Amino acid sequence: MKEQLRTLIEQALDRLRSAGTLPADASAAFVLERTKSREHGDFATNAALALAKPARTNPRALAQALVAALAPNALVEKVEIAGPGFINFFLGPAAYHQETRRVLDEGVRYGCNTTAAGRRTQVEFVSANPTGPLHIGHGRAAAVGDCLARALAASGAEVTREFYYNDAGVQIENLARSTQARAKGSKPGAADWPADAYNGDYIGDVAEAYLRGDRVEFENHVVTGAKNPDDIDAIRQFAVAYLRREQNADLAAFGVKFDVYFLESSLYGDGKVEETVRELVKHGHTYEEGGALWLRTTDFGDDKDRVMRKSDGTFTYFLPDVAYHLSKWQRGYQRAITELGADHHGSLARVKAGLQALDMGIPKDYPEYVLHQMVTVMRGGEEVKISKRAGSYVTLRDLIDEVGRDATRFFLIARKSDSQMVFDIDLARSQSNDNPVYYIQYAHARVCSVLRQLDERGLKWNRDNGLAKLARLDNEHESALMVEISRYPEVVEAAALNLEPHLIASYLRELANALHAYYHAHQFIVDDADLRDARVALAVAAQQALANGLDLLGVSAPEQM
RNA sequence: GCGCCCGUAGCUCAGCUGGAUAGAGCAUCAGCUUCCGAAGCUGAGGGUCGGGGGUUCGAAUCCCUCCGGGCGCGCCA
Repeated sequence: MKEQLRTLIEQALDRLRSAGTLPADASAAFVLERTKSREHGDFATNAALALAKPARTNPRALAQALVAALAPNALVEKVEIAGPGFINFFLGPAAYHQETRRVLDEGVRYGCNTTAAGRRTQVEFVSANPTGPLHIGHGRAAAVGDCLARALAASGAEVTREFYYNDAGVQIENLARSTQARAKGSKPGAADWPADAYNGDYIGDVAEAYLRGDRVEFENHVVTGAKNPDDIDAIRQFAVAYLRREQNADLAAFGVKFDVYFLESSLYGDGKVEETVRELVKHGHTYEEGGALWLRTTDFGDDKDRVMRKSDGTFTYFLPDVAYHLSKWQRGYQRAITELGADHHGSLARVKAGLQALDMGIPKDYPEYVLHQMVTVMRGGEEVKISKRAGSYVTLRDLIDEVGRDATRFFLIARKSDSQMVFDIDLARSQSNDNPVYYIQYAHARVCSVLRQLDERGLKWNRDNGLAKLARLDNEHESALMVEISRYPEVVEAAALNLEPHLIASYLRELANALHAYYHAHQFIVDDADLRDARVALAVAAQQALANGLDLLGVSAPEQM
């Protein structure tokens, strides 16, 4: 709908250019947007305001010329010039009838676009180390990353979801030692308890399972507890397997599936780390100092140079990170989007600097990134402190169990990811009207209910007749709902383009509101068959948009509540 | 100290690639069910968009500065 209008305007601008009203090189960066108020029509553009200067004329005059150059279009009922030179487009009912038909024709595909068509895109998110259960912050990462992936896929991208984890570093040693201490009967606080150990109760569970000889399956691996508390290698393997399995189960329960699990250790195994060092040295952005090998990241905007190989010969985390992102590029992802906590923001600048230093033609904005801010958890009116070492924190599993998958996902996705948010567990779990997810789901279920009613009354909805009789829908609520529905494709596109999945959540609330209001104002199931068919057609279109939008959020669209 | 993010109604948050009277939910108050599900609808009150400058025809939005909060700034990950 919007695209058609935009094309119309572009064509008119071309005419003005060839007529000499506009200079041939006048750039056409103008905005076409939905109006806030219907008094200003359906869409407005600032094209005349934006192009007045290069045209060396005043905006109102240019607006008039532009309007005069517009080709007649069946969808546009009226065009007005307003204020300093806005051009307001009033669409006729036919435009919305066409759109409503499109919704029913396209079904689950309604709202898809091609703005990212054919681009091999990788979204990396969560990427938690296997040293403990996932907490609410990972939940936010999972919700944001997964919704982004869905929105990008709906925009035509070929999306791969990837989870990267460290399976070999210092923290894993720490995990192994913690588990071993537990297996030997020590506990946090005891004299022989390791200083930096993980104190959570789950370590005890891992140790017990190990001593029992439990069999753990995950990602095509099978690991069996060796029972021997002195075998640190076996303990390490088992603990990683155990926690990976738990994390995967939590993510599955959250409705998130990954295509690729990438192990940091593989970067050493296949020589990628060495290759990265070699390339960096070769391109001359490194130097040795104090026995360490440094990368001159300051050449690429970092505020200080970074050590890549420590004087003891081991690598800092920074180098495998670069090697990992290099592998993304080499695996053919034209776009890589990294979703991570804002506390890791600094590492991104380094990774990007590292990629540039490789001098391999990797774009400067590779990878793109989306940051999420911290989540404060409230329970019983008090903040729940998150501390992995202390072992007291709200796990993602707790939330899914207490709050439900749908509400948890919705809450975590509904806020812009780069603002901090408060997650009030009591509020989220309340099955009341405080809870926006139910409001939206209810709107969907409500249409299902109408369809059931139709059936119970022995009335058949004639889809084609309904679409043919859309002209019968002429009240305010009906036109408002048609407008809301027609916005859906624009919202999907904006969410994918700006990497802002929360837009979908806000939109769905507005769509649900339009549906609820309509439902209350008018009876859908009326005796007049034409009117009934038409109203049900509109309701079903709304249902489809709701279902499609909820699907992008990974939230279910129930047929009844 | 430096960098990034944030500061919008009592509370939780949208709006931010500049646009027309600043929005929603909750909370408060007042209404709405002989009727397809009231997990709903309608209405009211509530704002120096943290403060101050600047750019512009136009600023919640861009720039500067100050205040207040968060997170980073290791030969830790």
